[in-house]
Amino acid sequence: MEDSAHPKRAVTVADVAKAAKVSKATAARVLGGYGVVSAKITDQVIAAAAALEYRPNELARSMSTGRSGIIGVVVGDIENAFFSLAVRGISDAARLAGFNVIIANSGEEFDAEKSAVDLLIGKRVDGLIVTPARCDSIDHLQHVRRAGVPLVLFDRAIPELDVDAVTGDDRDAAITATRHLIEQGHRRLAYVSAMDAEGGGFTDIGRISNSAVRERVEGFVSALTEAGLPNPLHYIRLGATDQQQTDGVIKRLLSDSAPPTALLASDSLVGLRIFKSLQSLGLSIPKDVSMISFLDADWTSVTVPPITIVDQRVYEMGKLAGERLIARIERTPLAVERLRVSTSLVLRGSVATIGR
Amino acid sequence: MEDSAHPKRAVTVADVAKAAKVSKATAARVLGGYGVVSAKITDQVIAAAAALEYRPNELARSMSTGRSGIIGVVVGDIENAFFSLAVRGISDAARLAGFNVIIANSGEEFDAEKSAVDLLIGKRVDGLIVTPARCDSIDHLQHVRRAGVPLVLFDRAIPELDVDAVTGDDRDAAITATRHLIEQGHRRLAYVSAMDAEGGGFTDIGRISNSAVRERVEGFVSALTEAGLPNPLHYIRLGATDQQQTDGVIKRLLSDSAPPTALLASDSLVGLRIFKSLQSLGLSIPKDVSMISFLDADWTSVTVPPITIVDQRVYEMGKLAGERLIARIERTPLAVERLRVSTSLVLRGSVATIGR
DNA sequence: ATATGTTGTGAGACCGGTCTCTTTTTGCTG
DNA sequence: CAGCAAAAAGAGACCGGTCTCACAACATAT
Repeated sequence: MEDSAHPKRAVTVADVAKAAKVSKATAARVLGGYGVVSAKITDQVIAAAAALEYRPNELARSMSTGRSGIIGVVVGDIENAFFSLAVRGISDAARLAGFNVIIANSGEEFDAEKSAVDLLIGKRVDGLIVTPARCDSIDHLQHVRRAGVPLVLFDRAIPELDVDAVTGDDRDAAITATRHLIEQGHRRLAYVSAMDAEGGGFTDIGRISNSAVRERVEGFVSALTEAGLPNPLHYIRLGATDQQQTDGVIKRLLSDSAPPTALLASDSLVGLRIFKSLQSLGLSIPKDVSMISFLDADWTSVTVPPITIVDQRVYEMGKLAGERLIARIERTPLAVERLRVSTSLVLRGSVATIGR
Repeated sequence: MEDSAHPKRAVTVADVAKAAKVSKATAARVLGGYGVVSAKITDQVIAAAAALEYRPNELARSMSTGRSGIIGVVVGDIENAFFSLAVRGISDAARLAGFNVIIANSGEEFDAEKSAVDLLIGKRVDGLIVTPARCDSIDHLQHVRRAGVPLVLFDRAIPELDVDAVTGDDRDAAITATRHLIEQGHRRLAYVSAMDAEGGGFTDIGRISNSAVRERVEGFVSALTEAGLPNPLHYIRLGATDQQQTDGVIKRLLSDSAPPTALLASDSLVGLRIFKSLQSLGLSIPKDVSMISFLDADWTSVTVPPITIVDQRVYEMGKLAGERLIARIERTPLAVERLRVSTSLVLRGSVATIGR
């Protein structure tokens, strides 16, 4: 009862010092684990601290040491399996090195990302991992660098920024997936992404502000071109942001005079939406339409048929990003790099062989 | 280049004050947005701050105000869709109230949970949301309360603790699901959970240390009892912690002399594993075995047949927990409560009607 | 004109740690 | 037992904000 009445000012080193009958400095040395203190006094202080239930104020500690022991992570959407797995990888790497993680959600919105970054800098995080929502606006990230806070980009690279980035091998992954479809006899291939369509239609690959998506599209196009297929841009669609939008995109795609026979989904959320769209249209996979999705998400292995996917090894990506950031924080001398985590195509049952 | 050479000590209020030719106190008033300052001086200070790219040190701010503006969340496993959705709800509630969220993973391990709680308290979070891994060890949580930090339990309640808890209506949910199975003619029903089996076998409901699971089991048993079915504990299985364990559990369950005809999965991860087990055993749902899972996870709606589930409305649970915690932080006078978020049974295709 | 109040600004204590510098104690050697 | 170095303990500045209090300047009341 008297808990709430008595807000009970937290126990400080000074309190412990008094109880142990030593100076504040000595108590601090014991409690902070630095300097030299005799065994006898150490015991006294520890006993006093235990009796008083002393808990160090990390805030104060961070303030004088200048290190907070936490790394900030700004992701697009924790609810997305891609990011939650990545966060797990980052957390594991962080914990191993004695760091903690503070997570902020940008919802893939630039302004939210910006204020999240500002806030984390304000909290004096020791380092920052960011999934930039747009690769064309880099002021806030440049600011991070000027503030002297180590930064690692995740999933998307920004070459102009001269900073480490951990990504998948998106271009190659898309090429591999696309080639596979072509080898199976497909000639009309569509690529579907959730990127916001600027002005409604697809205009120019170079203008896709998300580098991961851009590189996948480039890979897709290059594989089509290499196979001598005409009009590689014709079936590229953006804007599959929710189920309704996706339904529309898919319906329009398939009512083309020459509809695509295979779909490549830019991520597992889009993949799931496409799957549901096809289901609601009464189409069968792979008989009516083939598909490949990115990410080995839960749902992809329990559908009928199970979905052929590009395995992105997101956990490793996250772990690598975490490790890289920590190396930076610890001032390990390293060249700025783009680290690519290789992917692999996992063949399951969603691609039909046709035309043979 | 000179970025890294010049670690560039951060700009402080004192720097801004000097540049604006005012006292530190005045600059602080402008920058901190408190007290009264004339318009003219305000402009001067703001201009100086902008020129110097001043960023407040939130650490220092927190130290003097005693409020950090962050709430700590300790979850079992962010990778689990249940928790990532909950975190989203919590984050949204927090952001709305101007708080930020710091997340720690316990991996459902008690020691990890304990140290995470300690750490967050050390970071002087303004409040804490915890998913207690065990409802029988409460020392560390009692410590939170003694430290005067508001606490809200999530998903699991601990009556002895006299603290707010936001949970599902687990007992009712289990009853509803079980009754549904009974109504469809099932007489031998199994309940499968991922809880660690203490000593291998299932002994006593009261000893299940996770209150959510315990209440679900209680509901399950009570529905069976109410229907006059014999031996309600006979098909309760714990320990479905990974795919291999689950395969074993399911295989043993179905090779019983009188095997169950329906399975109730304690959460969506177990549900998925059960689904895969059944698949690998070549059994068809619902013809050979019926099943119901908790949580409207992605995978449950795209299987054949889609899975009948208990919809837990986790986002709402998270949001509610966040709001409740914030109310506590802001000292809103409220009675300690257990808030139950109601669930509903979503009928899909994984339950067969038999014996009629 | 003097008393009273209001408003804006400055000086400096404070939060709870760390850490440098000084002083005291201890132990060893000649 | 003096002499000295090394080890242990203490005193107090500092980190970068907030915030209380003192004071100055000016407006209003008497």
